[in-house]
Amino acid sequence: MKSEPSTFSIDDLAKRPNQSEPWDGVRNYQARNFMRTMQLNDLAFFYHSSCEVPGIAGIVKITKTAQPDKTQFDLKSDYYDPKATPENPRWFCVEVKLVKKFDHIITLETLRKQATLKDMRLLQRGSRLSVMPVTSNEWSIIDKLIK
DNA sequence: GCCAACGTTGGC
DNA sequence: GCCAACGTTGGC
Repeated sequence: MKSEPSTFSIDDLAKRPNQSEPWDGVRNYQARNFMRTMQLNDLAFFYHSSCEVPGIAGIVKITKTAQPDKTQFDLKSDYYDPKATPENPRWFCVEVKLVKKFDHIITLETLRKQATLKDMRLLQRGSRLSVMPVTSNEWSIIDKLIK
């Protein structure tokens, strides 16, 4: 799950009550669909994008499954969607809770150096989905990179 | 700031 | 349903 740290970083998550936060603002159908497949207690990597050192900053857990994203109904929100109604919501979000903040970012550069990760979706050319799946094999490879 | 790679929109 | 124009993402 990607976030721009200037908007919402892993440190911001750490400061939230219960270290939990709804992952709102996703406005891409594919990313939304992936979120809807997430189940309670699923784990995800928290990825920092569009920043000085892009990479994985830590691990989060899904503490609420997908429910309507409130920001789509909020006129004042950047994520407001005039085509969405409470009766017929268009966008959904899960709630995530911080599990672990890494001592060091696992950088995009490091990920790219792993030959075993070359097929990982995140690393594919033109890949820019903000929510995307990680295989269990990829997960264990990345898990071993944590220091 | 640049730009490749997408995704979305809207006229036809 | 096609596709040009436009907007967005995100690494560099």
